[in-house]
Amino acid sequence: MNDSNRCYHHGNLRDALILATAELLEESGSLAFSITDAARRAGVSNAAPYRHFRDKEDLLDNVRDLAFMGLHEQLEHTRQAHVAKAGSIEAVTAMGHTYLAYVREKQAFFSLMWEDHGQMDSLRQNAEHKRDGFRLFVAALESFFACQPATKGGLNRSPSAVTVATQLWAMAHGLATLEHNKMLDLFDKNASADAMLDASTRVLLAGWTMATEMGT
Amino acid sequence: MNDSNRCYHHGNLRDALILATAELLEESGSLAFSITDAARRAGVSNAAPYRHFRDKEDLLDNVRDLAFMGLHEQLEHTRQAHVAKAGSIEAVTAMGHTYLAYVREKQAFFSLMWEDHGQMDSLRQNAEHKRDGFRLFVAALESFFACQPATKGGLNRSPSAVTVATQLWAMAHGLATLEHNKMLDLFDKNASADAMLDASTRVLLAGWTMATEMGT
DNA sequence: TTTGCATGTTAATGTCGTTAACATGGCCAG
DNA sequence: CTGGCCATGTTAACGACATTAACATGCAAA
Repeated sequence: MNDSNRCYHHGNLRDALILATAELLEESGSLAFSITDAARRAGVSNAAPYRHFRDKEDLLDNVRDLAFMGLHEQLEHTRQAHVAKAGSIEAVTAMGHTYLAYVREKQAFFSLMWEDHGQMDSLRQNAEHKRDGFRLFVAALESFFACQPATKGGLNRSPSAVTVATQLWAMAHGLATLEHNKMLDLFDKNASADAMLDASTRVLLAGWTMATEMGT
Repeated sequence: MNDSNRCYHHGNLRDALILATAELLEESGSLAFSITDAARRAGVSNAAPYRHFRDKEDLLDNVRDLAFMGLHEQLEHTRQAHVAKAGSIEAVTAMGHTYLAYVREKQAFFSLMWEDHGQMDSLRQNAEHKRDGFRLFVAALESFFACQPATKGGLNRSPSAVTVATQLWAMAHGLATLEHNKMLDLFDKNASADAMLDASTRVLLAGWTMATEMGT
């Protein structure tokens, strides 16, 4: 009843539809897809999806969850790969590079994650998974700040890890967006999102720790 | 033939459709719109738009142009408002704040500008207008660097204005995106995109001029 | 075994993008 | 002035799709 799946009842149609949709999005490279196509790919009729999803947006919400979970997974890999040098600048920049790599590899996911969800109903649905990826950024920054030597100024006046994590996430996302829209090389043919992320991250971190030291 | 417009021939349907679409987008706050609606609002039949636009995407491309032109206009206002203190940090941060204000006021335009354009045909179409807004960012940074006192290190080793402008644009866009998706206050209820933009811009500019001085 | 409920199927409806065939009327050639 | 050309609009029709209703199937519990 759980593994064989060629009879009248599919067995695991819900997941199959989510997967099929994810594949369709990635293959077409855009958000254009039809429930009909997803159903066809899953081997069922066009009305079957409505037994598992309220409507198209509901299905897309679940694919979006998948996208955010995939991002979280990649970030978690990166985090674990840097436990040895947790707190180093490299451990921080690596998270940003992972973000860039992920949205480069999963372009349709990138569009889906930040697309205009018609209504904001889905926000609560996806919030948990969005938070998860973000949390790893924050953790990386907390480690970094914790490992900074408590220099002259008081470290308690440093900006919160959340603040800096938000800024780095924003920078990574912004660079990814510019690259995705082929706007990165409008004025500089050699512009590289990774190089800019690396440079700006170092400046931001250096700037913040310095501001802490100088009390500004 | 040019100003009266209530007979069989509309007189200026093309612009009317672009405007009608822009209104529909802003009113619904999302990208969901139908050519039928736009035509109805312009007072013509559903097939009339096809005399002026190849298809729906073509019409959207023109609205996108409008959106980017609007952004450019706002940035130009800001630039002119700061000619007196061109080169100051305020003149730079003001550009970022203008970006944030614009996408806050025109949420549907924001979605439209960065939406996943099905095919990339439109890229060349919109590239010019995208470049225009960007150019003002670059100009602000060029002024800033030009006004920095040529301190110890060689100013010629400073990052190009294009590079820093790109990073600031990315930061502004990233923060706008997080705010748009209500993710800014996931971990910090008092988080403010403007405050973060202001802080990070100062750090980035200070960091770059300092890096120049120290030769790193 | 029987029956209920989850899960699928087919058929039908309405919206919409798009095209084809036809209509109108401003403008230019005579 | 006048007749016809061509840009611009209109109506009608087609096909793709989202969505729903009515019906079918088969696993699982009684």
